[in-house]
Amino acid sequence: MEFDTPIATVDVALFALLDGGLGLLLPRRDKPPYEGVRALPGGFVRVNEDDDTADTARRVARDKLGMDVSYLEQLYTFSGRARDPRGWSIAVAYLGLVPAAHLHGPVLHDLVPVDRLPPLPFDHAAIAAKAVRRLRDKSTYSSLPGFLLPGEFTLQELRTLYERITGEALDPANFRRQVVDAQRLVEATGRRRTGPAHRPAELYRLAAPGRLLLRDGPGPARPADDA
Amino acid sequence: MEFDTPIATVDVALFALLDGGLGLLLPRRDKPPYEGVRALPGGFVRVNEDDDTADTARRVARDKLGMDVSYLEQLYTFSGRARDPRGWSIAVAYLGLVPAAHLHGPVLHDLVPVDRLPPLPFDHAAIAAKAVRRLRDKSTYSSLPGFLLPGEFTLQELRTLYERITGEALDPANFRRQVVDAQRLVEATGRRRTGPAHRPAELYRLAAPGRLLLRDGPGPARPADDA
DNA sequence: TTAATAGTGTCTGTAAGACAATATATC
DNA sequence: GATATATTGTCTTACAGACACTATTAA
Repeated sequence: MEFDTPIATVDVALFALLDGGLGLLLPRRDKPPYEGVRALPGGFVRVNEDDDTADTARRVARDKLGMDVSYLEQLYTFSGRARDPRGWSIAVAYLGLVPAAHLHGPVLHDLVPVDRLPPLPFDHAAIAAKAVRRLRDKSTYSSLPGFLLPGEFTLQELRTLYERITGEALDPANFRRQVVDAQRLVEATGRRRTGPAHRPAELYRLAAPGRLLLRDGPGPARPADDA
Repeated sequence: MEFDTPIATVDVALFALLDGGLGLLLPRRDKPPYEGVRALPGGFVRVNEDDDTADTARRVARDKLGMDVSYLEQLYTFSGRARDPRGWSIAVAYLGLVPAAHLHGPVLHDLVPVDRLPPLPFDHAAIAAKAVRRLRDKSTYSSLPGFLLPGEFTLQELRTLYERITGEALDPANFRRQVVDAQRLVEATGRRRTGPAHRPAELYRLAAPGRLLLRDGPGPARPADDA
């Protein structure tokens, strides 16, 4: 019976900002199959070590990043006979976000712009596509992109980020009202970013982690999508 | 290594209408653990038989219902050391809908009103709660509830159903415009339901299966949430 | 003082919801 | 014709988006 159980793995789509655009972490695999090929970080579930698959995802991400992700949510579960050459497999996929400012050295070379993804092994192209779409969709009605920025940021930085992710321009005035006044997604820190030759901008941080809504999404306002 | 692989199961939350309200299928388990206790239908993934976990879900649903579900989507994946007494387990949960009119005899006795659920084994209470919430949420902006009705229905039947599921009253005039004119979720069959002592209602059917949006939900209009 | 961006005020179009009015079947 | 629901018309209001205007800093 043990013999007939599917392989259980976890794959993580980790995003960070790369030159202002969205980057996906695709390190080269250090083991077969597909050794040396760029792929989503992943690994087997370790039943003696992990409490659940979210735990596996955090472990995998920490191993690759050298730090904890600032946001993690379950994306979708991919399964089937053909997706992994090792046999019938179940891959629970997660979506994670990290502020690029917190990353160091070699990891940065594994960040690939999401609109220039190389061919990927397994069904990682489908997983990556679903992750990008989820992130884009949620960006239109939540403060999710905030997790890609460091702790403090100006509204311009946040707005530009939304624009880069969703691909549509936003009016600075209306953006401010939505994010600060109407939805209270971010709150002023009281400090300001000074330097350039013009009026300095107030610095903001993400408000209570539970607040994610920007526009009205589906159903009542809830924290993340997680169980 | 085989020894250390988690158990892989699929659980299905199957909904059908019960006295106009929402009913969840909870048959009694015919095997240990929890033999004789009401629980979500579920089963092991059969690697020789199922192409993927959606296939497993369809097989499990068909076994219990004696028919195919009219709608199925992946809900969430539950995992961990403690949720199943048999050991570390991964349960891919699915949400399914069936028109009650298509159900026969004994199955109907396993339908339980969702607001009167008994205590459930494993973490099935959490799965059921998430399924109900997903269905309620999607009902506010999609034609999902249509899959709970038979092939043809009046707008009143559909509207009443939305009201029962979401718990809020809807204006018949505005509902019609949304569903028929604006979103084209349903289309007239040309036939009418006659009988009661008043103007007969036109009969409608769900429009192209891909159309699911009612109000603007998150992101662009897409078919179901599935991969 | 100027340049450049931060931030505020105000208008307009769209669409959801409230509600009145009309249509059409059976009895 | 009476009745009850189907269906259409019209108005109001909330709100997102467009855009003009004012504020404030460094050079």
